[in-house]
Amino acid sequence: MSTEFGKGCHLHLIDGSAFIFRAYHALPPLTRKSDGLPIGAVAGFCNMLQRYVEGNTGPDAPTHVAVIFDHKGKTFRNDLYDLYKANRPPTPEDLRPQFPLTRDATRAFNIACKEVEGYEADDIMATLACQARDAGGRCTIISSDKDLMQLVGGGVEMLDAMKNKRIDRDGVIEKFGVGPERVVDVQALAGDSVDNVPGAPGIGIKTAALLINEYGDLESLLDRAAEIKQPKRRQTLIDNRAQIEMSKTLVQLDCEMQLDFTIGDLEVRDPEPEVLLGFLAEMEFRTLTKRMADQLGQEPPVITEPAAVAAAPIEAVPFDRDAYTCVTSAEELQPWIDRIQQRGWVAVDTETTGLDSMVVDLVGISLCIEPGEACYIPLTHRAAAADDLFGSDELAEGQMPLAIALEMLKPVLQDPAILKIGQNMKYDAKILHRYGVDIAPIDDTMLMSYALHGGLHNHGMDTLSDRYLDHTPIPIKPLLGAGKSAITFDKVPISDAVPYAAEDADITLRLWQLFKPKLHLSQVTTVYETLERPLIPVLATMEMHGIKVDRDTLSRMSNAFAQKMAGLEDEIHALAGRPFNVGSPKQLGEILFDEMGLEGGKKGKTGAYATGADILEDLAGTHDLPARVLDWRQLSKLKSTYTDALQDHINADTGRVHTSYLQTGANTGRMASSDPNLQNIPVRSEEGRRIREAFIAEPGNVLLSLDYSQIELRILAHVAGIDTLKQAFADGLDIHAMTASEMFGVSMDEMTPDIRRQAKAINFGVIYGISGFGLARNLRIPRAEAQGFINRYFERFPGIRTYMDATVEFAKEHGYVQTLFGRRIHTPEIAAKGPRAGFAKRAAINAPIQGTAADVIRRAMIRMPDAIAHLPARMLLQVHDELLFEVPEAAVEETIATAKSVMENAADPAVHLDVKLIVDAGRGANWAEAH
DNA sequence: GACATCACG
DNA sequence: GACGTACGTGATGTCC
Repeated sequence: MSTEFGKGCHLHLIDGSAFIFRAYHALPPLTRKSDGLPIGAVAGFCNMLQRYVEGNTGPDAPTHVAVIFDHKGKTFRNDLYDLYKANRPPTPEDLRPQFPLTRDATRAFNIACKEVEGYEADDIMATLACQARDAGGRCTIISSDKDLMQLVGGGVEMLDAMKNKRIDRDGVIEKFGVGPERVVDVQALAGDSVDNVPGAPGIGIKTAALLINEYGDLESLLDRAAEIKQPKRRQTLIDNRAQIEMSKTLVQLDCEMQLDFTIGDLEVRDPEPEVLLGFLAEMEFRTLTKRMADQLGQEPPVITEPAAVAAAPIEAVPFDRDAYTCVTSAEELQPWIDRIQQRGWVAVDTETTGLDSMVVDLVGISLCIEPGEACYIPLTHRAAAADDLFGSDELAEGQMPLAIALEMLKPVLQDPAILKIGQNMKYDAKILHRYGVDIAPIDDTMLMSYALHGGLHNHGMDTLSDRYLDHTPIPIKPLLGAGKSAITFDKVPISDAVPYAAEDADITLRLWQLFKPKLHLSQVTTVYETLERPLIPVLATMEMHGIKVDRDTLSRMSNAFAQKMAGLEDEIHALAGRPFNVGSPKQLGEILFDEMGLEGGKKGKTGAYATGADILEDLAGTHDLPARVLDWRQLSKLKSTYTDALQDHINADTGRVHTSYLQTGANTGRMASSDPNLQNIPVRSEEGRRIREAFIAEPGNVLLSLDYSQIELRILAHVAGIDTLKQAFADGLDIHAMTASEMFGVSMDEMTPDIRRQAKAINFGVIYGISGFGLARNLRIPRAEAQGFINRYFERFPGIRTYMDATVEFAKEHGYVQTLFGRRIHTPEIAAKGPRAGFAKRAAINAPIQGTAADVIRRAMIRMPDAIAHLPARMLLQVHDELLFEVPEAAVEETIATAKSVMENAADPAVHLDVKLIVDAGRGANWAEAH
């Protein structure tokens, strides 16, 4: 949303850095109780914002507001004078981690938050103040920094928030002895010891004002310096002319910065109570949370008291498999429960009869409270049978009844004051849910590692234990066996199960102790707490709902495909002159290139002929056989992967298919779906799309598909700051046609589908880290021509080049890139030599775009359950930029409106995108119709 | 278990 | 100047 700024409007600019430093020095070094994160400055900052917001009433209230921060690192003034601000004391160590939190705080108050690399906050405020004045509006700069006084006048004033004193033209004259327009002249002469601006030695503000008033301005003074009567003063000005002129450029603020936003974007917005209170509670500001809740008329969220601080250092306790306890009775379990309640947290792991959490049975539970102290509670292990062929239905000796164990553990597992720690908690949560336990609150070491180490390695327990605990866990293979003779965990003897299961909980607890403090050191606490952890229950619910799949439809299709394939196979064999396995690329290659002598060489390290679709398509013009093979392959894929395999995934109890989402599946922040993968159900080909007819809604319901339109290109337009693209999206243009029009000089009316198609390929190529070769292959055009397209694209949209170069540079410097929401994707290969460098570069360019899009839909998914709680709608699937719902017909319209709004506003308030997100909706009795 | 292929965003 | 290249996934069948 953005409104025009003009007459009658009033812009407030808050000097964020001044707020931070004042807050930091005004308060004792407070730390967050739960983890020791320093938060004193953030607390003071929030208090100041709260008081500011509270006092914003009456005729003087702002219509627009922003908090302006200094961007970290050097500014253009350092290029002018390398000693600029060189004698500033270094930033205190405990203040550093608080800088990003003050940005978070600002956004939590729903106030615009701006900073620009290479510039100081003062320049941004100067530019905005000038813009506000030129537009005929008012501007109040909330700061007492004298460097800003040059801006006063013509509707611009300053406000010293501490003294609640307005500074107008008279105030400036009082301070500098000259009007605002001559302040820089005085500063250039007087210098500034704080900012290390040299000025003229021996001349202070008083003398400077005297001189400027006498000679009119600095230039005249310097030109006529010889006329000065006092000899010392005269000599100083003559000797130091260059230094004085340089000082003026240092203190002169830049009123003409190019900003990627307008004042209109800074419109005052009310805080969203949920977001603001959530942030304050996360910071554990008890008093402020309450005060703010009162002010907003909301119930304050509960901030749990953290339990006593963690125990022995991790290295101090060696792993000891013999030290683990087997809990066999209620009497033995009770002391563990007592200790968990004292401690306030526990690592939990469940053992089950398999991997399909919708089907398998609970076999046992392990717990760990302190490193090295873990227990396993066997519950449904089977007794070894005499013949040992089929096992026994009898429970093994030495186990407490499942019902009793659950009855005792349930209060602990559901206790809001006890944190349950797990590795891949979604799995355990789903299992426990089937036994009537809704586990919460939780932490998940797998997701912590994903937030910390995304891109470096996978996040399975074995990997993490090896890497971070220097300990190889007991392998499961020897216990279960492999292949046909594999057994399920309930058949494992309890004596073998105890060390294995208890060790998993032990490892999980140790990883948690290690990762928890690392989260905020790496500044990914927010990612973990707002993008990862809250998604667990959302995904668990979606997976448990599943989607209805009609077996008969699939079965009919399968038969039809089989028939067609048989026909094609005969044709292919006839064309080849002999029968062969059409499904074997090796045999096909030999037929095509050796026996039939078609053009096209060997490829790949294995020496086999490449027979991919692109190659066969090229050959299809010369011969019928490759064309038939392409048809056959398409059918074969559809039949084996979809119509056949999908049927095996229909749950016998629910009649639905329950996929499993792997939250840590993709390095970019995307999720992966497996068993079955429901993120790659065919849609591009007409025949393939019919598979989706088998995905249906329950009677009386419809499937609802909501998908983001061009989300990655929109994000690219935002992050690379491409005004033409932003405008095109704002105008609702066909973005590929617009690109074509810009690049090829074709007007939109003269657009042909082919030109548009080429532009579309380029747009996608850009997102992927374009190369001439890649584009040439994709468009099947000469490489030089493709390179020409790319060059023209970069000429037309120079910001894209800049973005790409800057991203790669960032990756080289930091070893990671990040999304707009702070997710870090590590790029360990970025320094590699040879072709691997190319891969790493393109991945680094793509990751922030793909990752930001992934973060956006995650935020939407996390908010969705509450948003649609009043509706009979259920969220079923996520396909990267699409959410699929099942909803009774009567509630369709309201569900569309609600869910669409959640999705379109998902970036707010954490990130304000310059480009609106648009969501398209479709509905139908099945997925083919809905999409 | 590696490889090739192909389904999706 | 040459290198090989679109980004991110999962499932299937062949072949060793």
